[in-house]
Amino acid sequence: MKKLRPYSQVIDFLRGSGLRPTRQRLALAKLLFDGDHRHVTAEILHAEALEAGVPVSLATVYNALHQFNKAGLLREIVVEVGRSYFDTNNSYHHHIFNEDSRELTDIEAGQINLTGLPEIAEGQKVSRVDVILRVKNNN
Amino acid sequence: MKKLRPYSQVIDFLRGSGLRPTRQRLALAKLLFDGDHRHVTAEILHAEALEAGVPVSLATVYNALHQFNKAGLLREIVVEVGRSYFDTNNSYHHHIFNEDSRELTDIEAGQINLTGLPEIAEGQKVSRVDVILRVKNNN
DNA sequence: GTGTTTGCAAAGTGTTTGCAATTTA
DNA sequence: TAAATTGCAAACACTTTGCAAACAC
Repeated sequence: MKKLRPYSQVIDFLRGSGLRPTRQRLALAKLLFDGDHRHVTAEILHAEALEAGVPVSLATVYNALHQFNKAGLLREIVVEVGRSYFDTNNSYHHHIFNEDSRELTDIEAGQINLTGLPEIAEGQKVSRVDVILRVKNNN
Repeated sequence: MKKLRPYSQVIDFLRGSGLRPTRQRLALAKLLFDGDHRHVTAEILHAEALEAGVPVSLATVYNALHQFNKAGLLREIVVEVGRSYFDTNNSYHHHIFNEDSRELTDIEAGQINLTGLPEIAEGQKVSRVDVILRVKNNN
């Protein structure tokens, strides 16, 4: 999902998810996926897009993020009320959340050993397992 | 935390947490802690209080829930944007969250084996570890 | 051309706040 | 009586929606 440099690749990347490569989606995809994994909020991404000279409305950023999420290109993470984080690392992994700085950090899945999860009820399927290590600063 | 029947016990219970036993807090504490563990939202608790004939404002319900949370009488759980759950089970345990019904269910801590959590950075302390098993209904 | 996507502004949701009136100790 | 608590209404932060205009194919 990294190194999407040439625009043609970003276009194919979006097309592969059934999304029309519009100017806005192209710019947002580049910001999100062209480089290291990131944890962004809609507001942050919106600000970055404007800064990069791509006029996008906040509503469109939300639309795009949800479309990317639905397409499996990223993951929505909820750790506090009233704020969604979008994680461009869509492989299985977990998080540290600093409740003071409100910062999210990845924990590699392989590092954690998690067993003994209960059987889920008939007619249900596991959508995801999240481990969130919540930390605070010592005063 | 259960079977608080006599009001005198609820009063002591609140006093023990440094909270004045006001009519509203007494009623809310009874609804929350007198019986089985519960997962409630502020709105649900508010509705229940009104139904029980105790006129409380929603703002006061929020105040009380946060005070109870701060006092360690319950735990706030965030699993989706824009909605807080308050869990009257304040012992260490985890959750199943049904993304369709938006229902929370407890997983006993002893049932899960979780090791390999990373060291946290200098100057930080663990506030909590949450495991959330997200499930969906099959269609 | 047809269907999709955008952007704006407005509405929505759950939560928090300010402050005067009330209640508790 | 002094300090804490309540309730209202207004403010808040973030997100979603409706719909006409713009765009992709």
